[in-house]
Amino acid sequence: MTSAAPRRGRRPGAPDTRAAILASARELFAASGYAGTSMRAVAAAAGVDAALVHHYFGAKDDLFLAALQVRVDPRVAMLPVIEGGVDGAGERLMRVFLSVWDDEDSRLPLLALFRGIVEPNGQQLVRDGFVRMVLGPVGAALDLDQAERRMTLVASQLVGIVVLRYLVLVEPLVSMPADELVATYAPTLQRYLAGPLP
Amino acid sequence: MTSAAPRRGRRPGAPDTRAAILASARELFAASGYAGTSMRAVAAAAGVDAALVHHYFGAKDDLFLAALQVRVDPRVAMLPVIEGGVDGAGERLMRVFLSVWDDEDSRLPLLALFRGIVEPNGQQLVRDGFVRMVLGPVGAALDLDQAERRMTLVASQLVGIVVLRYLVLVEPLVSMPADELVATYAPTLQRYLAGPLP
DNA sequence: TGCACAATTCATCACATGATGAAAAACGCG
DNA sequence: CGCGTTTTTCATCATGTGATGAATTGTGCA
Repeated sequence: MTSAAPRRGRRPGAPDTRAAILASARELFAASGYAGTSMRAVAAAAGVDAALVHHYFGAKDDLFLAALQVRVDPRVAMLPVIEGGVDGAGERLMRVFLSVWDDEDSRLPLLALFRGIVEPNGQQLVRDGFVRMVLGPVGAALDLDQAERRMTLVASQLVGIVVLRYLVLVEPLVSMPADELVATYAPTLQRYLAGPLP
Repeated sequence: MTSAAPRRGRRPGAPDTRAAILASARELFAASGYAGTSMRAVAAAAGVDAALVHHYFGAKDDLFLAALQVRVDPRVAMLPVIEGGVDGAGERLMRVFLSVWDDEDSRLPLLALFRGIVEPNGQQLVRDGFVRMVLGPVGAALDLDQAERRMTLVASQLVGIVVLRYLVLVEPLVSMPADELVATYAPTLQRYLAGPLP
């Protein structure tokens, strides 16, 4: 009988192996972070030899960057928040936030990004990146006083929700429907955006 | 001339090497998490051979557990929060929270713990531990309706502050004095504790 | 002084990881 | 069919890791 060992060389059919690898990478980076995800684990999850991952994506950093690519442009997503003016901005911001994070296509890259931020050696990415890139423009467009400070307060609430609801999966936060979350958190965000500051 | 190589064997004097190792471990675990901290790095930071770390603390898990030990008993620390009743509980909770996290002796173990939670393979620790162990009793003692839900909301705000102020070090949150933080966040906490829920 | 014991270091193992280069297999085009 | 190209795997290297056991040196007690 012929050998039962896995045959080498090109696999038949036309499987989009590159996409499969990228999907596995997204899942693993989102679940275990950069350091906690090995190239071999990604390859195994995609049912593929480890060298193939390098072949398609190069070094581990490149794969991580590729896994981070998300089709959401913050400036576009934030438009509805900005357009309505300050009134009700907290509620609209909460709605956009939830719609992005509850969509699995964007959640995985965002989780991977967040893990990259919380892990060592990635901190400057959010410190100067996240707040300034996505929340900063909102604050400026809404023409707030002390925009940076107010946006940091907003971030402090949203980041907490990310950790509990999407990262650590704490009940009852995971099961709360979007409307309830909006009703709960919109007043907080609104106060940070436009309320009095000490 | 005699050899300049470091002499082996016991070092003179009576340096508390064990404490030095533990201190280095606390710092590194707090800064880089469990997986991101190697036994060799701890040893190097303490100016000691790697085997000595094993000699004193055994396996890496044991060292991590030792680094997590903190002298703050949640039930004791939370007493002043509970005693005053619901009125002003948000402000008192915020004060206790800041006093614990602004104290370096407790911050390092807490940061290490938090990193252990956010890292993979440690999630059940906070999922059933933190909320139930430190915030749960507060909710019960304050005799709130829907205590679990309210305490999770409180946690979602506090966790966000931990990430931004103590982990990622985002300005202007790092530089804000405690009084200003209390004035800013106490109303939010108070609303989560005793305000209307949707 | 001598001796047991603790503190410290060295040498090493087994293993996982990131990475590279070459070989093999399937496909497509002429 | 034959040949080049792409896809896939194998074999391998250098490195860092956690861990262990033996060897060495200092301290304190009898």
